[in-house]
Amino acid sequence: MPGLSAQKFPFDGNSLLGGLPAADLERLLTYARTKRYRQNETIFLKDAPGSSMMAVTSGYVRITAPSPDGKDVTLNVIGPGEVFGEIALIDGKPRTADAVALTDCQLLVLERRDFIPFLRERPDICIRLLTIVCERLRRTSAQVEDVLFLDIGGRLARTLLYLASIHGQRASDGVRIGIRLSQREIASMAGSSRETVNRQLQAWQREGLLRIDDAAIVLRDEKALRRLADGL
Amino acid sequence: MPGLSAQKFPFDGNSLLGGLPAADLERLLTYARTKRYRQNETIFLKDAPGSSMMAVTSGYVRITAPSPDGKDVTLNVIGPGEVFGEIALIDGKPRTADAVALTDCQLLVLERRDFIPFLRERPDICIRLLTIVCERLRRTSAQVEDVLFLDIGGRLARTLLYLASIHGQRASDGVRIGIRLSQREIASMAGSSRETVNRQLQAWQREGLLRIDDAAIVLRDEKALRRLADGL
DNA sequence: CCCTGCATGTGAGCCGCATCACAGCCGGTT
DNA sequence: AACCGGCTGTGATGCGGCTCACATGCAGGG
Repeated sequence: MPGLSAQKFPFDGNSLLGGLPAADLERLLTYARTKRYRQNETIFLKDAPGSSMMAVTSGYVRITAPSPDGKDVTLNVIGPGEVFGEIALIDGKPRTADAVALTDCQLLVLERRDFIPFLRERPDICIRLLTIVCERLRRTSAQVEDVLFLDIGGRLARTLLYLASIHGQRASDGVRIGIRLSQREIASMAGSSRETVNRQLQAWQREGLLRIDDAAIVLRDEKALRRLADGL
Repeated sequence: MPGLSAQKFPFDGNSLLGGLPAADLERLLTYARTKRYRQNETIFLKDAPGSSMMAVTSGYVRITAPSPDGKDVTLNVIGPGEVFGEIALIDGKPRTADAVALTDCQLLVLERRDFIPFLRERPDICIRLLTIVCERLRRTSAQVEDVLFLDIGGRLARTLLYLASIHGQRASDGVRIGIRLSQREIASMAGSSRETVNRQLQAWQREGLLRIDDAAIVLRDEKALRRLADGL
């Protein structure tokens, strides 16, 4: 399979496929298809049957939950080196959320029928997959707590810190959030409304906690934000 | 190990340990300790280091998340045949929630150092554990959606239907919820306040959707509750 | 038996935040 | 140009549900 070599993918030691012996990785890639999506293109929808897992090789994917009345909440943003859709791959049931390309992106698609046999003979990979799913579970549990215990201020602070932790770039006066997100999208991540997010951001800007710089947010006082994220 | 035989435990085909060849189960039980807890006794606390997983052989366990200001939310109720604490067993990190005995109960405790080697040589068990963790993840994701999309009416309806689905007993005029829970505990499951839950239950009783019968709830109109649980 | 504690039932008030409703801006289209 | 759709920024309004406050009833303990 020309062009698919282990070195070309951004899979580091923490990811499912990273740190694998090159031979194994090559073998897995033999089964994988690559697929490209344009910004805002739908990758899959909740409740659809699905038996594949995706690994992001470039770009970003938004995982969202649709609400009965048309709005939706962003549960996660998946970047290069990470996988998503692993639940349906493992248990073969319908997808639990929508996946939409946040930017143009390229994915590696692994099918259940190829992957499960691979798992059967490679318990170490299986255990690694277990730890990845556990990590997800930790994050999702934390989200339940966030929504129940924090006001939107706290949730927004968490969202910003999370975004900074995965896409932070050092700036002159703080950490700049690397991906371009509209306030509507940020609100959808924090589980709030666009207007409320806007007001909160403005207030924090006035207080000097952050700076809104041409549609990118620069966190200037991470300490204070962290306090807010912990419920004061 | 006297007294520990496979037949004595209520592990059916869906649970981790159910459906195992008796020889495997016997071997696992060789490593396991059994432990008893009294009602309201703490089994473990969030953030504590923990490397064991528990399987419930009798009684019920409440999994709760503590809030910064002393309240807490009940994330799950674990009954006979089910396991909990598997996250820390798998990844070795601190516990993600508190576990408290809801009733007197008896647990089987499996240690990481015993279980991981077992997993390494038994990929089928490993895959089964994967599906269990996935099931948890599905439920937890659904909880995030519930909290974000549903009002307390909807959440309470869901809580009642969930309780009925795991502990329902047919009654003359509907399904009776089998475990005794105070309204405060129900509120903690629905992520609401005791007062609000009380008012909602009263209203539904007036409308004939359910009946409160000596501290047990009988669902009389599941269809209507299901509609409410789906956001009307 | 009274007292203390905990569960239930209900009213009143208050506040966070979603919603509605605009206004100004920018970038792309025709 | 004029136009449209998306984004941002802000005020006004309304309501769900949390909190407080208090009454009642039941169980256990001295």
